[in-house]
Amino acid sequence: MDPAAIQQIRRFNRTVAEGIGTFTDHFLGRGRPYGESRVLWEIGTDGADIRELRDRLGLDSGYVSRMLRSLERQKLVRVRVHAADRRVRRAELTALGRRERAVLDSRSDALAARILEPLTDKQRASLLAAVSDVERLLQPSMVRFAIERPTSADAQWCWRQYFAELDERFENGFDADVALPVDVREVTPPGGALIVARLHGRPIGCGSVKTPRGAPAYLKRMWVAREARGLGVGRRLLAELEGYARSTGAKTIHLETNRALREAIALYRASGYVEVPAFNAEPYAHHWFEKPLTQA
Amino acid sequence: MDPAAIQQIRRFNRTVAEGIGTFTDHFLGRGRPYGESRVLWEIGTDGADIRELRDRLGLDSGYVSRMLRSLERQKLVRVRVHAADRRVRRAELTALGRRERAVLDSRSDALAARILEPLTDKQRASLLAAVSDVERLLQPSMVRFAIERPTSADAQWCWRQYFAELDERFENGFDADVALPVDVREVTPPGGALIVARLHGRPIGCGSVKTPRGAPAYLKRMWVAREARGLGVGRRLLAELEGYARSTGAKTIHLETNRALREAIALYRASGYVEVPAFNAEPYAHHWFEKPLTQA
DNA sequence: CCAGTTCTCTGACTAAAGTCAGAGATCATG
DNA sequence: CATGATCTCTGACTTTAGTCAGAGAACTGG
Repeated sequence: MDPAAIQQIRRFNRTVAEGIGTFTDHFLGRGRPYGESRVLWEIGTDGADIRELRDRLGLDSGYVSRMLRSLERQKLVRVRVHAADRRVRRAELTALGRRERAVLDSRSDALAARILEPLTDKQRASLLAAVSDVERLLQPSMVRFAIERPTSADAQWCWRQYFAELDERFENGFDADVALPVDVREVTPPGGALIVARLHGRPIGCGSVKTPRGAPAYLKRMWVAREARGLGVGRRLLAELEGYARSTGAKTIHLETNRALREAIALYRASGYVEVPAFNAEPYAHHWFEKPLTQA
Repeated sequence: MDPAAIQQIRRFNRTVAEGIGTFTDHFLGRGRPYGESRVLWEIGTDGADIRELRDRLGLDSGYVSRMLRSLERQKLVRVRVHAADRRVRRAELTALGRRERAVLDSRSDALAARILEPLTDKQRASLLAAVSDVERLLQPSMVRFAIERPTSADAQWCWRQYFAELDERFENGFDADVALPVDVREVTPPGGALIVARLHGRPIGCGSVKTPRGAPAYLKRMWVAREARGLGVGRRLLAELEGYARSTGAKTIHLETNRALREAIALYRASGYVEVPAFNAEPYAHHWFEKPLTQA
């Protein structure tokens, strides 16, 4: 890759890290550990389930629990049991907590304002345009792929989105009960895997692969959210799934698909899949594809 | 300020912070505390004085000392006394340290490459253009002003730059021994102040003000580095100096200047200074200005 | 209804990061 | 050449951040 381009990106990283540093200091500067501020912020005005907090902040369960106790002692937060599931607890801000959060909010505003303040109107407009370009073009590099349990809430959500889209796009609709079933065990290691693509922590796509021993790997239910298309997520998701299949020793991967899914078919062809005769009786399928998995 | 603009900048901050976070993790992931990595990095291939490290990293003297001991134990760093001043110590990388630093370097490169990698050539070009716009337009907000001792190395450097520029621009050159002298005490609180403007830690301008009790404040030796002009540094430096003078109770501020310094004169006029009769015998001056300091 | 899972919490740790108060060597200056 | 300032270092701390194991309550699916 072009070394000058890399240097420029590195300079940008450094510059922005410096700016962000002052943001962090700012956020901090409330006589409260940064961790607690983050939790306070993340709870939001509507409250949040504790498991959600843990997840979004990527923190240990015991650690979050302790921070919540501390915030409770400061009368900023109230924790109560979840109405529907009494194992789960929900954190909510007290009136005082809400005020504290508003202070953090206005500090973020103040920092942003400090960036804009010394600029002329014209410069401001250029900055906003450039900033939105950078954000858009940074997105592809911020997509993360990870194997997840197919029973997780997000994986289930992806599958629902996927089914809804098939139902909309197939000429005669789609009913998951009619299609060949996918057993949870078949897409959980070592039987296979389900990979979720995320942007800023939110799922934007998923795909799964079954890896039966001594048989071709079998790609299932690949989906990319509409708003995330054009970022190359599909291509990379496919590569991740193939990589997993390859790691289990699979020599070939195959899949079936419906003729309505034109972009998917184009992606498969571009990725080296070739059409083969039907290898199963999936009622919704019109095309069957196969690709050899060369060991890297 | 436009709330939408502020929200956009905040979103940008958040997005980039997420990216920077992965950078930090990357940097870290060497079985070594982040602090030590930073020190290792900052020493650089040419070595660095310890006081310089402390300064650039903003760390406690004891803390840095301990980290250096640890890096010495790991045979990455060698500390020896400074040739010219035996109080000062200089840290240098060993061959092993240099190799370690090269690893950090290549990790930074890899991160930058990961940002560029999923983009098409056209997108890459747009990103680089946008990134350079953002950097340029972020600069004004990253300038920091601070009162410093006029005896500090950076303050002295600024004065030398200033004198050199005057010598170049005045029709008959400039000799600091001929001009009215500035005593160190007169521009050190409480007698006055010297303010240094910095960008990324490097000095890019300075200015000073004498604040004799019961007399007008007196602005001296204001200078902005050529490469930092057009960022509004002069205007802000002037405002900082006036602010200091105001804080000491001064009711008026005055200054003299040479006709060759056209931008400076324009700045003074734009900032509310009006020309007055000569109030001293500065041999290099052609204009004398004065401005009332209204209490904010 | 029971076995396994999920969720939160507590106790007992560790490591990293940073602060503070001197001590001792060295230098600059009147 | 005494005085004060500068620089680095050590010892003695504290706080923050985070990990790990396991207990107990609540839920879920067969």
